[in-house]
Amino acid sequence: MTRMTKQRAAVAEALDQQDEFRSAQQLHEVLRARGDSVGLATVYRTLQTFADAHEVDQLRNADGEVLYRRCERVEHHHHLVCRSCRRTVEIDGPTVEAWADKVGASHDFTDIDHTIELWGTCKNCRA
Amino acid sequence: MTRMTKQRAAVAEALDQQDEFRSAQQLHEVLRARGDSVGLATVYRTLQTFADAHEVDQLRNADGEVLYRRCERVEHHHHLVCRSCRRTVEIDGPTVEAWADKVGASHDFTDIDHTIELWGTCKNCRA
DNA sequence: ATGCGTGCAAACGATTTGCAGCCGG
DNA sequence: CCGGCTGCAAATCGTTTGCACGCAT
Repeated sequence: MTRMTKQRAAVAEALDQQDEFRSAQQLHEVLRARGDSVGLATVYRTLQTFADAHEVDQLRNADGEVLYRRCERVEHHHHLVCRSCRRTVEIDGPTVEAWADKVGASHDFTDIDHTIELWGTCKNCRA
Repeated sequence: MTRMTKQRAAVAEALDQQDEFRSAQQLHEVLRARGDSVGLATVYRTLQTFADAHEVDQLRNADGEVLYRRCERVEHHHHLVCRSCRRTVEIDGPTVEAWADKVGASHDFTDIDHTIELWGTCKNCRA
């Protein structure tokens, strides 16, 4: 029931070309620059669709903007992102996962979900 | 240089009466209900001021809204929040802290900061 | 006195949505 | 053919900001 349209293919491709997390607006700009003019609303809708299908990871930066990125690993993981250039390292944290679940259970909370992201300044962006 | 005004006192008091994380708009409503009519903009400005002074904790819910809460512990900690009623448990995670720093360092990232919040459904909110 | 703090309304900026037309299956 | 997909513009909505006035120090 999910149709493959020219726009979706373009968004997927633009996404693949990015190494860092990008906002919907940035991707829209990338598409425009490439000549694939896709409506901004469509970019938003498409990214949301991809996210729902777990095809892209999403997170919010300090300003509250939602950023998207197609990650290498499909399994659950976290990110270490450079505050400045957004260079990203995929991190897995089985230890943290276990900790989160244990904490949740010990307080009688169920359906535990966690938001764990690390922000820092990468080597290149250091003065 | 920080002046104590009627409005700030009111916001601080309203904040103290809350057990759960609240948005600026919710606090504004609480103030109005109490009779302390404070401008919404002032509520926003005041909360930001408090947050900058580390007098209140802030986090974003899944919708991206910023929520505020005056926590018990002053030291760095995290939260386990009920998705439904926002009941909150303060959590400290020295283990997680160490993990975060180690991960950051191992990838040559400095000034590591982390976003670690747990969301779940508390006992009362379970069907 | 002085200038930080406040209220109000306008401005913002990211994201969403209504609707008419398009096109993929 | 037909309903999902798209574009565009208008609408949302949380939050910020400009400005003139008031009050805490």
